[in-house]
Amino acid sequence: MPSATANFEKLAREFYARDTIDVAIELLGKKLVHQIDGRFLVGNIVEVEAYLGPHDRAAHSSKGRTARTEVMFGPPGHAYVYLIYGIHNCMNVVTGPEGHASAVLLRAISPGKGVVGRTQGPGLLTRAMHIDRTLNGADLLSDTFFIAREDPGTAPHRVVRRPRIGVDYAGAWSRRLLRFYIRGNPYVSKP
DNA sequence: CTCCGGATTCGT
DNA sequence: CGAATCCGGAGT
Repeated sequence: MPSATANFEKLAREFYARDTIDVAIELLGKKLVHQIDGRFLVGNIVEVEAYLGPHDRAAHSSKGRTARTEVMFGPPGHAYVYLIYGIHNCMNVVTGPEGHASAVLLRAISPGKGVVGRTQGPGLLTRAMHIDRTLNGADLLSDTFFIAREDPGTAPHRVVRRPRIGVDYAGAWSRRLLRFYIRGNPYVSKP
């Protein structure tokens, strides 16, 4: 049974400690919540990508266990936040059993409570949610940064599967259908 | 130490 | 299509 924080039904550790593709698909529709300066920012997850572990050539953990990738090798339910192109932050959720080094990249949200600005893309998502590298390694079972269940009665959605974006260097792995998004949602980055 | 390129975004 | 802008990881 999930714990409640300010009416949010926070996802439990066990949710994250499962098969990465299952977690990725089930994250669609969930609420990303960040409490900052006493105010809640909420975004509804509409697009994600799965990174399956060191054998996945597109995953950062395929470079081995380094200072940067350490969080990916840690326990599930923690945030892996890194800087890309010197400008943008990207947020992942660590999945699977500890040491599996798999994660789900959050690529887009639809804006909810308190969220201002564009959110369709991993860098735009983190900016709108005020997520940066100070949150790298943060436990998503905290009371200020977590993911929660969708509201009861939320309409069901269809899931679209596509190749991941921006990983052409990964050979055959770049063609795997590991990007998932909610069909027809206007906040998906590249429909 | 230097060098290269990136799970992106924006402006031309 | 190229610039922005910084740092991790690899090579010398």
